[in-house]
Amino acid sequence: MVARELLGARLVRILDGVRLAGLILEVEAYIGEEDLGCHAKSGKTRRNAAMYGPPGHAYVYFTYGNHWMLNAVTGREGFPAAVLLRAIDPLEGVETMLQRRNGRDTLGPGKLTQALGIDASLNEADLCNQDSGLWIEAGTPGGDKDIIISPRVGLYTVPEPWKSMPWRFQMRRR
DNA sequence: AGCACGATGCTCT
DNA sequence: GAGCATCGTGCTT
Repeated sequence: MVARELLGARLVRILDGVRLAGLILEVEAYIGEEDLGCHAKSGKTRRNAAMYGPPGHAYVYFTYGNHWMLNAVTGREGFPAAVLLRAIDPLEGVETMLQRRNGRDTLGPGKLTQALGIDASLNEADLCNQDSGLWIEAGTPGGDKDIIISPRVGLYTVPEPWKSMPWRFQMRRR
């Protein structure tokens, strides 16, 4: 599954000419209109349109009045599927990220977007192209043994079996 | 046009 | 550990 491969990869962001990067530690998979936890559950809308686009691009959306979420689109064009990036371990530009986070950590989907300065302007950005200012580089292949698998977080009103699908993947921090 | 609520984070107890 | 901030989106009238 693509989600696992993203664990250990390096998320890179150029913000105001400064290179920021973090090791991807935690992700969640959202797959198709069948998946009632997925934003595409009721078809294509203006918000989730990016998920229907070509894979390798970003799907960025806003929630809870003040948080941006970053996803990597993984499904073939026309099939809505994405991986939510939930946590990173700062590697480059650590000071800048700390400052943007007010000294707090980057372990959380809304936290990492704040640290990296990610918002709607990066929706549909090409994550395989550095020109976008946001991309993903291959990381060190992590051993499968250190990966924690569990149900996705925050799906309070989502019916089973989707609510309990073990599509959350975490890597132990070094 | 109105309304309920969310793939969360922060603060205070 | 519980409560609230805060607003865009999608669904209902």
